[in-house]
Amino acid sequence: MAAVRPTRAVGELPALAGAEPGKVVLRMAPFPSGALHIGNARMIFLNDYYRRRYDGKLLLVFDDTVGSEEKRVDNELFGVIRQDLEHCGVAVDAVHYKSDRLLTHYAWAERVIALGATYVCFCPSATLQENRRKGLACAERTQSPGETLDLWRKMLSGGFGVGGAVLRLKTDLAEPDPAFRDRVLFRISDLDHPRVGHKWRVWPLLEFSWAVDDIELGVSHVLRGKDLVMEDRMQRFLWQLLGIEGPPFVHWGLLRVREAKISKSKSYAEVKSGEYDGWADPRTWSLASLVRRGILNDAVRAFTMSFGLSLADIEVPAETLYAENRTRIDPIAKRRMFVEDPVPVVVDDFPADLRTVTLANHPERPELGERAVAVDGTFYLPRADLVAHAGATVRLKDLSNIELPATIPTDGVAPLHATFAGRENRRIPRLQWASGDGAVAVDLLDVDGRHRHGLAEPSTRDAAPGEILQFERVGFVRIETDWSSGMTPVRVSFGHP
RNA sequence: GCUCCCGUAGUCUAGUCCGGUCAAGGAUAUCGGGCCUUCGACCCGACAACGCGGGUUCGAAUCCCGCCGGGAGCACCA
Repeated sequence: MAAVRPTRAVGELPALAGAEPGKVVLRMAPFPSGALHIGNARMIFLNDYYRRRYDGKLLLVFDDTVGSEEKRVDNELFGVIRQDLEHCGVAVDAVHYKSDRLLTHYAWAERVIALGATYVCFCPSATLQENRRKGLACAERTQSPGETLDLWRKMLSGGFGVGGAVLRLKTDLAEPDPAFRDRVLFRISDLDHPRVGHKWRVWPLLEFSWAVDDIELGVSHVLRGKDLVMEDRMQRFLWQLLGIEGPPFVHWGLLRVREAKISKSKSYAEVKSGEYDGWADPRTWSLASLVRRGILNDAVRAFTMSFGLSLADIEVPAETLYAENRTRIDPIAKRRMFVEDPVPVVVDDFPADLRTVTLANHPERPELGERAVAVDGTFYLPRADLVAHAGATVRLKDLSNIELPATIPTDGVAPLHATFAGRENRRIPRLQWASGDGAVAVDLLDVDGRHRHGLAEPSTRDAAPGEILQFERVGFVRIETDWSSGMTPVRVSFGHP
């Protein structure tokens, strides 16, 4: 019997600075413009890891400020993301929405305004950027706090149009990183927000909103990807201004899965247009799509955690994830024979006593049972195998040997004829087969979105929706959850070899 | 260009903070062998790395300096 191999022990990650059990508060901050994907898994599992380790709390804070024309909030995604998290086995202690917290942000804005640390700038964005690059001050930089406050209130009350005014923070204009010079804190947008509509016109930018919310929500440690390191600096700058000691930041590098060309905007467009089969389409590489493919959450977690908190940007082949999954599902997946691009082959003198064979569901685990397969002398065989072994003697796996005809047509479904060649188990190529008697149609959704069609043995219909099977010599597949047992074709999603 | 980050085998990663126990461990891939009526699993074995150059030291993957290489950010996005 195949022992279920213990999963590789994940080494302890570094401790969180100053973390005390029971007092750790973490937060995840997805922007609701797409389903969570394999690249987000690191954020999820790392946060969850430390939450568990320190018996802390984990908040889900939707970072749903209004975004931009290119980066829109989509109402549907709030639910999708929460479901994704559920699938990951990650429960959150509370859910917050940035879009509900604007009044708090405004209140903090007045605090920094009162400090004289800001000004309302009227430069068009191009001018602003040019001045920033040159290290030049805009005329409004000399505003008094009182003037700024008046202008700020005018912004809030609709006194300026979109792009007409922004609230900027005074940093050092000689700051070596131009990106850091006099950052914009608030801007005006009248994009329709799917949750709050036009309730707000003045929206905070990410770093200001987090400088506020990380404090207001009592976050003890900020765990985020290293693409946001500059935002750390901004948050610290603001905290220092206000005399606040904020939480420490922890980062990790970018993780890419080689085979997964993830583009949230492309996925979004394809899902919305119906080109993709929803957010669980395998081409999105969403967490839901991995579930659909029979890739266990536990495998994704182990895969993700194996990279630790490394700051290097890495690209890992999907095979590594598959290997992680394989050790988990190989012991539980029942074996079935699947024939792609089937060609009927009549074995003329097939012996009468081989009319039924009983096969084990799993080669090493008898407790998974067995199934009987009826055989009538006509077989469906994979065309690719027939072509590869034309004229040779091959073995129908678990059954008998046959001699194939010398030539195999490259298309068409006219039955071919083969001859029986004994039943002794010889070391010759083994082919999957489906008996003409009761073969069931299978629709296999591949990772690239293509549907592959073939025939499988009858028992495939007995599978439960969501069950993981191994199509021998093809790979692991998962029965689609919206498929009902017994229906044909049997609809499956390809997992990996 | 500017700012920041990173450089351990094909790909990831442990070790680097507090130099010796690291002639560098693990995973995955690859190759060979075994076993099994799967090209899957399992077992055994092999291959394979501290970016380069200086310095400090009895001793450096670990500390210092320089270089080279890679990545990310540089939005009135998140």
